[in-house]
Amino acid sequence: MTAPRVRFAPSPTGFLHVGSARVALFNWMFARHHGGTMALRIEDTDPARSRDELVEGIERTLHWLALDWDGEVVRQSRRLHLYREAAAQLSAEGLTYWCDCTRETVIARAGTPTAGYDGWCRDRGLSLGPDTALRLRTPDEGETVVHDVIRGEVHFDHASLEDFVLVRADTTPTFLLANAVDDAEMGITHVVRGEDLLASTPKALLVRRALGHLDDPVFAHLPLLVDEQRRKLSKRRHAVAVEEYREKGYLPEAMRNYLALLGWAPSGDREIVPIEEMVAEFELEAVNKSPAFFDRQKLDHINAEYLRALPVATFVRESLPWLMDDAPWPPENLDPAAFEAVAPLVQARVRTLGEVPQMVDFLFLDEPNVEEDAWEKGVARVPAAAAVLDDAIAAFERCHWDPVALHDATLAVAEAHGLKLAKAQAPIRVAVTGRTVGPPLFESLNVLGRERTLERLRAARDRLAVEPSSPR
RNA sequence: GCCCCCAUCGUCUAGCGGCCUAGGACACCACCCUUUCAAGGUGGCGGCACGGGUUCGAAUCCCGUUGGGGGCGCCA
Repeated sequence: MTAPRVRFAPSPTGFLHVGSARVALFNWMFARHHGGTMALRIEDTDPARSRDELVEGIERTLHWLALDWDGEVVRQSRRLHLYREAAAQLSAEGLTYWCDCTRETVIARAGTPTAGYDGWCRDRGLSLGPDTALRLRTPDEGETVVHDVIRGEVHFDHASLEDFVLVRADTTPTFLLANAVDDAEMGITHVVRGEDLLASTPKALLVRRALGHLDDPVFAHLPLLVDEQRRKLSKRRHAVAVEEYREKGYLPEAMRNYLALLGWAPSGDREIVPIEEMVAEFELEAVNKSPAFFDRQKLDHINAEYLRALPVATFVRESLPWLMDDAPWPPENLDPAAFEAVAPLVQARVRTLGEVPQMVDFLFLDEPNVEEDAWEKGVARVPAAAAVLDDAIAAFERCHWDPVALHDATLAVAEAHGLKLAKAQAPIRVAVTGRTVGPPLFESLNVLGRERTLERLRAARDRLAVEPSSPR
């Protein structure tokens, strides 16, 4: 195959949709695999969508995912003259006609809002006017065949294609015109996009051929990403902005890896695979036909795997933003050295970087944020809690301050009360960290320090004196 | 209403006529490990939508049924 040229062509909506990100990824992997190029084209022919800030979000997110493109970003809003020329050519050849039907009159005639245009103005001989749109006169007979490497040959009877609009009454081109013109003009060899565009493909082909481009590109319509109800992922109903996942602490490598698994699979029983290996193996022919559910739990799992694979120093560096911005403690309380000390323990326990603060908040909060459920479960309902706390305070006042000594001291307290170590550490953990779960206790206490630990144990003891244990 | 696509465990997938007693992963359950929670280990649960063909042989090929989805805009 000669070097293929593909394009990722999103319409600007303000952010990059996970579905779009996957389309970009598949285009990118295909181009890189074959030593081809990928263009980034912004489909902003609709004036309402051609604002710069809507485009910046897309570029930023692609950069974050490390999906690079070749050449300058192509903006359809800057190429309107090309579409105007194309429309003029088609019009001059008598392949189009002007139409002044409104959406309302079309619906009124059809009796349903989704029956397609009925060709009302085909032979009315209208000319360009303030309220006229230009429509393509589609063939009445024959068919258009779309060659799709994923789906095979898809046939569309021309009789079922309505005369669609190429140029709006406000003189701006529609997607169907601009898309066909650009794919031809930019030398696109492979069109890789979502399956929702399959039905519009014969229309694009009709425009393209009418313009004199008789070499069809190869198509590949990727299966859609769907929700648990198996409906197409939508902006309205779901968290679909890639940026949102970034903010929650997902790594770009993990997101990219997960997205690649939706509709495709690397060889062997492998799922966590470096991007270079994916690129080396990727083939459009191997992409699945059926829709894929975007599964947050699986994404979480893959993200956790990537997080654990990070060198500790990298994990620390990546975690910092989550510890500094919007953290629940005063900024000046953050002690990087303290975090570094527990980082390896935290790293093995989080699925996203967004979960890091809650794992270490006890180190930086002036007083632990004691969750009520945790107090109930770990202290209030434990009959020996008061005694355990008293003994722990006594033991911690004098023992060596290191994890092993703390472990031994706590074990001695547990045994004195006939408790397992796990049971005895519960009241201590809740008193000191406010939670029933978290990093290993003795390492946590070690980093927290003797004074603060004792302070918190005494505070819990005082509270217990006022609210005695009440086992149920 | 019309056009089109799809169909392997709950989910993502492997499978491209015999290697399938259908493999892996997530989720779930149990046990082990254990300093809570994770991680890790072991095991378990669970699937070729249905009906016809074709073939010595079908998850794999063909047809139909059913089910699900997408599209039919002067959005893209």
